[in-house]
Amino acid sequence: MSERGRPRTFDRTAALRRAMEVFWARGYEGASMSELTAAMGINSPSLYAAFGSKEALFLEATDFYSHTEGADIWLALEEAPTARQAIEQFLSLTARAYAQSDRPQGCLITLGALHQDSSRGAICDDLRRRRAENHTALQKRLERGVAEGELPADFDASAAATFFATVQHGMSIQARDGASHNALLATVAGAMAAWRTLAGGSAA
Amino acid sequence: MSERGRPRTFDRTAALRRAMEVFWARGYEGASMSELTAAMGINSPSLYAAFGSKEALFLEATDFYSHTEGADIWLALEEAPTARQAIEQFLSLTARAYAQSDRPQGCLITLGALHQDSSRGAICDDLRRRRAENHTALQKRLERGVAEGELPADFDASAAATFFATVQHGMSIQARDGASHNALLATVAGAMAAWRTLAGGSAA
DNA sequence: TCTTTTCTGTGTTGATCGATACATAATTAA
DNA sequence: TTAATTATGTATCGATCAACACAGAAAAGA
Repeated sequence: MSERGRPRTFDRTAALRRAMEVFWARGYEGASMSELTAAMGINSPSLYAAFGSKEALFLEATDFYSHTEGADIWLALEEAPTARQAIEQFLSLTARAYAQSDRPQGCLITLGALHQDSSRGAICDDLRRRRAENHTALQKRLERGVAEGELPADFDASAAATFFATVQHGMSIQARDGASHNALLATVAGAMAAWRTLAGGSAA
Repeated sequence: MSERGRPRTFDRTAALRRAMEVFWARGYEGASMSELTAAMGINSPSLYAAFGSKEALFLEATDFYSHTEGADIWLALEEAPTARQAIEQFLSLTARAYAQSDRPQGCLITLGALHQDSSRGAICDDLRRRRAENHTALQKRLERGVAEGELPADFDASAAATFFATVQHGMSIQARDGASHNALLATVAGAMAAWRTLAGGSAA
């Protein structure tokens, strides 16, 4: 218990959540420190004392995002009984999450920092790493489907994971354009329409 | 011929192309005026005299992009003999264009300005309008397939257009993550795997 | 109580943002 | 030649950026 000194007067986790929402709506470079401090309800020295820098705050915010907003989607992927249901749940939950009107549309990991820059290299690299982890999770789940006999032995789990991950990325932009939940489900239906062909045998 | 006054010493179209490349790589807000003027080989007063403002320059650059980089993809969509070939060409040409190593990866229209802001409303709206036009072009081509008997009468051209447009959007992010041409073609194959199911009858 | 430690609010830092003022150069029209 | 017009280069504008100096306030340990 290192409770020496004057105690913090704000809730660090609540402030982090506010920061996450600002980054989510504006992106890394679009979120100014003044907007962040205003949303977090603190002054900038408090922010720097608690989080270090804008970059460190963003990295912590994306981690928080992964453990809160993104958790159920990836949990469903693991827990669904079949690979097909896993992908369908994964995409359906994505559609629901991306269209919620009480928060920014689309995904922070996908949209947070797309444009590389000498001063933003670490940010881009971190998000890219998280997206790569997502691809790996999809691939592993599909490979489990092969191992369990649900999918044929020559099923290309990596290519299929790439496809479904790309669909999810596209849904972020679709959601940013104001797509409704139903419109996103149309994309999910399209992606799942590929399942029969992909799972049927060797890829065309 | 209004050739009064001192003539311009730089090629306006060449400078516009350079500006397009900077916006393409950095996004609207990530492209600074100093980077733009450096790439265009002119000083900032010349830029403002020739293009008006950063915002006007961006709008002109995206229009230039549509008429150059994006032209062949949408031309192929119209000219392919069947709707299926049209979509396949559309996606395959997208895969080729997005992975070219001698220019920024992905699409300027898709990635140029995703985060709304009070000061960037016109930019976002313009790109959103262009993306909506793309969706319309896909839908029209699919509806032609219905009219020509290639696709069933109950084919949902709007939903299918949404799906294929979303896949293309996702490919922009995939390309930004460094995906190879072959990796993008895996996504194309996935999307085309949905064709048989979508074209087969009523959507599931 | 007194020292140490940590947090908070005010005010400000140098750098960079997008955008111009101004004087000069280069061209056409008269 | 002269006046009118437009482009160029230098040097900056006020605003905003991320980040911090500093003094006072609030807690713990002695």
